[in-house]
Order: sequence, then structure tokens, then C-alpha cells
Amino acid sequence: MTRQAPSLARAAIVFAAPHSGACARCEVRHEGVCAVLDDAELHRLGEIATQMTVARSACFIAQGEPARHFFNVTRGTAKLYKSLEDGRRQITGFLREGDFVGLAAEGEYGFSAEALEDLGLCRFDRARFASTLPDLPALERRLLDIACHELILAQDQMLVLGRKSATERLASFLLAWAARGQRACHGHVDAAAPARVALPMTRTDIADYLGLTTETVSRALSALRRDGLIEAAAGGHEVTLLDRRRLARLAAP
Amino acid sequence: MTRQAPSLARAAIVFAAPHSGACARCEVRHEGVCAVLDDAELHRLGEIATQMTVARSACFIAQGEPARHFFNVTRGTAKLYKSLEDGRRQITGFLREGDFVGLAAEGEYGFSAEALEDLGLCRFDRARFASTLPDLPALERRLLDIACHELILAQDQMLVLGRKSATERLASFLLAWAARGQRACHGHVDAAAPARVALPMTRTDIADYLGLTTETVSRALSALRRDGLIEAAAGGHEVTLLDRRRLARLAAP
DNA sequence: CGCATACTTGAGCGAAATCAAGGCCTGTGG
DNA sequence: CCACAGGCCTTGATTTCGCTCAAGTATGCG
Repeated sequence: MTRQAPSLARAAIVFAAPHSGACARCEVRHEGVCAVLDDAELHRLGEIATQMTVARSACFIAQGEPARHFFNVTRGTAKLYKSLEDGRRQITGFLREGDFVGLAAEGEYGFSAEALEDLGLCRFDRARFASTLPDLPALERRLLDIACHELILAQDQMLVLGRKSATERLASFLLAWAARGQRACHGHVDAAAPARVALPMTRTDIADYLGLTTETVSRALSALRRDGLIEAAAGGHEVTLLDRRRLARLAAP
Repeated sequence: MTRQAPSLARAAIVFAAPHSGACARCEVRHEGVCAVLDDAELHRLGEIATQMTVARSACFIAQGEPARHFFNVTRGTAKLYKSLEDGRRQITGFLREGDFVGLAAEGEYGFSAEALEDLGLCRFDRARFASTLPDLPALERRLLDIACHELILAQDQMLVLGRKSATERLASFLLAWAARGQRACHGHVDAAAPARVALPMTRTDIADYLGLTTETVSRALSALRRDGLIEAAAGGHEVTLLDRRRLARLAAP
């Protein structure tokens, strides 16, 4: 885990648009500014931000540690998970460019975070951030929106974990992950067209996200492949969704 | 579902303290004011609030309907649930006095809400509320805290649903529900002492919350009773947790 | 008091877990 | 560059926990 000199957040903080039609990330790229803050506000934020990178498979948040920081992912993918003492794990979510993590923590982190690919992070001290936040009402508003959106995703996932079969879970995951990837990269695309999706996580990670075992995930993926719904490539770490309509019917009958 | 004349929110909006040592509800009761707002702000909020009551087993939010309102529960208990077309249900949470619902909705509600007991609600028009919110920074802050707290609860529940056995799920639920009841009513109590807990929901509701069937819930409760961990009363709708330490060990090994 | 709904308990079954074995990438060191 | 080692992934056999089906009991409401 390397730390770089603090810099302006201008180029570093990335806001993905969680539920708008526009692609905020692309706006950021194109316009070079953060969607909801003006220059003075960005400068203010940059003063309490630290740019850092985290190597693949390194842990940057540990469950049980005091929650001193929160992070904005500027590059790469990460996983968030909760562990039980006997080793059982539940992945509560995956992070991508634009995602925040560490805001929802009270005292200590209730989860761990690990990089799935080399990661770019913008780190904030929670205490300093909390005292700066009242001066940035637009940001506070955005964070409320983001928290609400994450709550919706968490409730969707409760339905997946509590009530869906193994195949339904896989189909739900693939569709949701594909949708996130497309929103982050090229706005909205024809929902019926085949979609190529990178899966930087292992089968075990997918299993821990879906409340299954590695074997069951592997079997369910094989079944989807046999049925002509998906096509695997790159050693199983890239899949093409061939028929999203049928996949969607499988995901939520 | 009856609607009463609009009134000042002063006596109507109830903020439960989600993660502070103090019991905000009691403060509300004792001091007669909402913890985070001053009189002028409460008046402002009261102008866009509608007091209403909902009868037991009546639905006041329907999945798929346009999300026009959000609510603050002032009395009673309710359940939130997501349904699949084939009838499977997942309860995503239970609401108590002080809880908010309907903030996390984008366009249309992703869940339904039904009263478990006669319910008192303070209803807000989402659009008018959204335009008022910027003038109430303390409230906005509080809502962010509340959303973050709910996110933490949702992630805890993901671990329950994805990785815990039936008995562990039951133990987790009883402890969490008891803790909520105590926080709402008399602040913090000795964690080891027996706790009397009302369960206004049915076994089927508990099952739909824990991703189990009614039969499994019933069997697991019977097992806990046999093992001397709990004691049932009032036709099974009230239980006493006799040994919370052992229950906690059962809940999260 | 009678009915409908909710709860409990039992028997058998099935989807996914566990146990087990073999093959395939990936990265490392000779 | 190639050989090897260690994960990771896939597939098969067996077991198990919770679901389904079924019957009987309790509870609350008209």
C-alpha cells in the first residue's frame, strides 16, 4: 500500500452516477471537474484528501479496526466482506471506480475491504471530513443519495440471499454486474444485445457474495453455458451474456 | 387508512437515536421537541407533514407504485418486504416508532409496507420534502446518519441470510429485535439480564425475514425453548430471552 | 361456540453442501 | 524458454440441512 503526496481532489474524486441517466464518470472525464462541486469546494476537499494506491489482493480496511478513514475508489475493483470467527465469509459488495466505502461505519469498521485489482483510492480522514461536510451541502446531498442507492442494492441482495435458487442468484449477479460495468463505461446500451463482462473476482468470491459454495457457482455457470445463455473466455474471468432477456427471466421469475 | 388534518410536526415526528448512547425518543417525550431541529425548523417541517393512522394488516406502501411519499413511524410496528411474482417474499426489515421509510426509493417503491399493529405515521410528500431539505441541514445530516445505520443493518442481515444456519438466524434475530426494543424504550440495559420481547409479527413473517420456512422457524424456536435459552408466552408472541450470552454465542460462532 | 388462521410436530425428499479427484491456468525459478 | 508448483476451477459421489407435504393442536375472532 503506497501513499502519495496529498493533491487537489479535482482530478481524483470520481462520482459515479448511481441512478441518473447520465454517466457521471464520463462527465468527469470530459469536463475534468467533479459533477456536484465547484472549484473552491473541490479545493477545500482536496486539502483533506490523500491519493493512494493498493496492490492486488491487499487489504485496506480490516473488520474491527477503528473507522478512521473513508475512501473513494478512483481506479480498479475491490471486495467488501464480513467474516465470522469460524471462517465463514459474506461478501457484501464489490467496489468500482466512483464508489465510496467507509462512510457507513460506527466506531469501528464492520467489514474488511480487499483490492481485486490494483486500486486507486482517494482517502479522507473521517473526523476532518465530518467537520468539512457542513460547508459542502451539495456533497452531503450526494452522499445521502448514494447511501440510499446502496440501501436499495442491499435490499435487492437480501431477496437474492433469502429467497432465490443457485441459478437465479447467478443470473441476478451477472445481470447486475454487467449493468454496473456498462453504466460506468459507456452509458446505457441496448439491454438485449450480448454484453461482454469482466469478472475480476474468483469463483469463491462470487460464492461468498451469493451465499453459495465454489462448487455450486461453478456448476451453475456450467449449466448457463450449456443452455447457451453465456459464453466464457479468458479462463472463466470474462463472460459474454448472450441472451439477457432469458437471463432476466431466470433471475426473477 | 385514515388521514387527519395536517398539524405541526412538533409532537409528531419521532427520531430514534440509531447509534448514540442517549435515547432520543425519551428526550422527545421529556423535552417535547425534536432532537435535531429548533422550533422554526419544526414549524417548517410541520407545514408539509400529514398525520395519519394505518390499521393492523393494512398496506401503506405497494411495491411498484410511484414513490410519492416518505414516512416517519410515530407509533406501532410495520414490516417491509419485497415480493417475487411467484409469491416468494423477503422481508427486508421491521419498522418501529422513530423509523423512517421511503427515503431510499428511486422513481417507484422497490418494496411494500404493511402495518403489524395499528400504526401512527407522519407522511411527507417526497418532492416538497426534497425542496425543503436544503433549508434543514441538521435534518439532512441526521438522515444521512440514519441511512448509514440502515446500511450497516442491511449488511449484517446479508451475513445472516448468506452464511448462517437456521438456529443462528433465529438467535441473531431475537437478540437484534430485543436490542431495538430496549433502545427504543428504556435506553441500555444489562446485556446479561433476561429480556422480555414482544413479537408482533407471525412465524411466517419471521421466516420471510430470515430466509426460512414457517416450519423451520417453529422448530428452531422449539429447540431454543427446549435448551432453556428462551421462554414463550402470550401464545408465542412474546418471548423471554433467558440467557443472552449463550444466545449470542449461538448467533455468531 | 364454531370457524379460520396460526402454530407445532412428524416423515420423506431434494437442492446445495461436503468430500474427493483431476485438469487447467499463472506465475516463478531454473 | 520451459518445467514445476500452487492456486483455481470443474466435475462426480455422497451427505445433510432445511423444504415440502401432511396431520394435529392452539388461538383468537365473530
